[in-house]
Amino acid sequence: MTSAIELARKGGPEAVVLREVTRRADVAPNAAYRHFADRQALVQAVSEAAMSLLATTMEAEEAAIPVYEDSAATARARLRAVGTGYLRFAQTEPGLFQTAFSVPIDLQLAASAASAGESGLTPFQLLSSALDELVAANILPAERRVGAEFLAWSAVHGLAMLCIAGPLRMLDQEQKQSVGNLLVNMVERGL
Amino acid sequence: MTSAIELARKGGPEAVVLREVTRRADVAPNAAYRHFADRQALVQAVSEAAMSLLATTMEAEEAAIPVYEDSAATARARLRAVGTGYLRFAQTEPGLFQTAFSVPIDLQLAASAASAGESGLTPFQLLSSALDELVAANILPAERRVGAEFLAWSAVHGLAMLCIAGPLRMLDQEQKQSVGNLLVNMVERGL
DNA sequence: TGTACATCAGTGAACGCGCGTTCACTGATGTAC
DNA sequence: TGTACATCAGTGAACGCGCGTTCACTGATGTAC
Repeated sequence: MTSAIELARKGGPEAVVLREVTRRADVAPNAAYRHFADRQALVQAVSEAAMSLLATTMEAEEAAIPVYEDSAATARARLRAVGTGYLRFAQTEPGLFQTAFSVPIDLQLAASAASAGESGLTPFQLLSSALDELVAANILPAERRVGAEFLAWSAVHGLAMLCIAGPLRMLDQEQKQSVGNLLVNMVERGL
Repeated sequence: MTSAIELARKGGPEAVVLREVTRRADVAPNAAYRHFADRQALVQAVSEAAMSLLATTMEAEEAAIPVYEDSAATARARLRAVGTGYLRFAQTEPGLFQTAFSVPIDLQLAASAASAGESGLTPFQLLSSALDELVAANILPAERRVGAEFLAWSAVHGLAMLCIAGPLRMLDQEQKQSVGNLLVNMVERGL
């Protein structure tokens, strides 16, 4: 139901109201039950679609990095791209971003199918593989690899939150981007 | 209204329902309007109270650090305490934590009065002064000081979110604490 | 080629629900003269 | 010392609202024989 995604886009998870969705689709309210068990299932579907878009945005950011001779430089750029893409999506599609995370996420299971980007990887998997490359390039010591997803993810996710609903929401786009850069630097340095 | 805080404690911001609050207080629904302009104002008040409790938890964590001869060690411990206290509050009072951030926060203005801890400082101010000490102790280069609040805050806030509502919510308390430690390490190293 | 039947998206009407909020009013308490 | 008055927390009844969900039903489409 594309009209549900439209609603989530502006307004976040709370805005995806079953009756409103059917209204937009020019359909009786109960027609929704042909496609979704209940409202919860509808929101879940939107959440997965949003996750998939997030993954796509991250992939696009990765695709934009130039080719370095140095594999270390490439690995670094990859990690940065993952973080930057995440932040970009949160900023340009705050409603979808919030909807994506409004529903409990299982790391391995259900998250894989509908939540993947064009490469078939979910946002979490994109981050994971970027970190793996960092280890392969001898930048990240292997003993620091364990749990590193959650550290990097936390930093970037927190900034996204503070920029969307938090005290950083009044910063303009440029300022946000520059804080985003500082943050990615910090992660790169601190991991 | 202490029953509103009770509701927010378990259930978060959405659970602070005006009618339910008055029910708990054994009072007619409209009696609430003697004390708050509308529901929004009620939630705002709870949010500020929660902020204040967060500040208090952070202060308690700071108070628990031993006295080092080395001012550098003290400054480091302070920053760690600020982060750890933040995470501790988020973990032990997730409902209040979410309520605290469910309302737009003005960094300087309204945030100061009702949202402070026993020292009179808000959570943000506690973090700020910890960073100032880090600079004073020559650990943090002054040119990196600007914006550092938001970097540290992001990391810790993001982890709190992932642990409360995100994919890390099924970790047990011990695991969360250990990830928390890793995160604080990363921030300390990366700032 | 025609008939019987299953499938399935959508219909129309109705349900109970709990919410936030408004109205005019009451009754106790403190204060001024 | 007594009376008049303001203040203020709380009352009781009602409002409109929009929600998610259930019910029995319809009508078009495809498929089997």
